[in-house]
Amino acid sequence: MPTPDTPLPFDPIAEARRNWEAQGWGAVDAMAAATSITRAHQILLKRIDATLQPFGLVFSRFEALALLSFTRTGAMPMGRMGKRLQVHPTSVTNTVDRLEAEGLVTRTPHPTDRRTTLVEITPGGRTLVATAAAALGDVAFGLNGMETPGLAAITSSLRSLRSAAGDF
Amino acid sequence: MPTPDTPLPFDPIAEARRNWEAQGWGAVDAMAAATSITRAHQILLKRIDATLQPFGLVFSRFEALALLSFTRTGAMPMGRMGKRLQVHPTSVTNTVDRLEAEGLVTRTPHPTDRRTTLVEITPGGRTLVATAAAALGDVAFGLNGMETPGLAAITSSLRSLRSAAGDF
DNA sequence: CAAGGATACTAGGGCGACCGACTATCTGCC
DNA sequence: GGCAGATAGTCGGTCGCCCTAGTATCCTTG
Repeated sequence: MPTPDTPLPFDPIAEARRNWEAQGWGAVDAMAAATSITRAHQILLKRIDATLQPFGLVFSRFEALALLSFTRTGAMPMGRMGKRLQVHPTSVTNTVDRLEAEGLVTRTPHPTDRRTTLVEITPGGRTLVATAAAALGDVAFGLNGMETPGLAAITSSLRSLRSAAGDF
Repeated sequence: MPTPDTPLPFDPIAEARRNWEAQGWGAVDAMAAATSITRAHQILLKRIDATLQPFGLVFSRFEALALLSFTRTGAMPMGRMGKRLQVHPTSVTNTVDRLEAEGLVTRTPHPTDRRTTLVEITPGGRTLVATAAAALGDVAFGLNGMETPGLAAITSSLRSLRSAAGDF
């Protein structure tokens, strides 16, 4: 097995904290927080993508599909998607390319602005995203086993970071 | 500018939560937590890599270098690095390839086990990692502006997730 | 002391995200 | 009106990470 499934005999982040302090390197709390976020992201993404794999989706494509399904008309300009999903425009292009190849969305020209491209979710896309959402819900987005207070603590503790980064 | 620097007029995660609830899709708290982690990771990685860029490093390579600098001998088998950094063995190969090309580490055969390769940090690697660590400390790993309690809350709220994932 | 299985690393390929540069189009201002 | 600057999307390339598969080496077991 590639990545070990046998747990380490210690918390690697706590160990890093000790080493960091021993070296006299600063910002120990920030280091621990940043490393925790990195690792949590890695764990979650792996679980989420594994859950979505039977549907031919990955998290980023699922998010795009979900976003479209929330709109009144089922359509949205690409740039707007990028802003809402907070990813680079070229990532939107890539994501939409793949969704379109699967027949889950279509690209249509904007009626009045010839620069912008509207992305519209197809009926098949709607069906798939609902099924995939149920599957993700079943595994609690990879957070199975955590209770609501713990989940709220995560969301809450990261809100100020996102806010300070200018997200909203 | 590619990704917008003008903030959205609302918290996109709070908005997603509302939409999710309106659709009757479950696991709303987990969705919010998972999305928060994803976004936090994206913000941090961008800032950290920007800080490390003048040194020719990215976060993963910095982490590898720091890990080596913590050891008594300055050397460690590749597989051991992967376990400690919790990344795939092929990622270690890639990381070490680049560090070696920069002269920051060297590969040497293990004295008794001919399968394993020891990675050893060079004097130049030691100097660089110390400088880079100082730079990261200055910007608090991209978490500048957050106080210790907030940082501790992040680390603490993610610990059970990591533990449940079998990290330690 | 030979399998047979475990372990260590690497090669090749795929994916997502980013950046810089480019084209097309719109908009504001003189 | 016409031109400069802003905006929308895409193309090509880079990077990090993962997976599968493959080779080399060790170790256990009969």
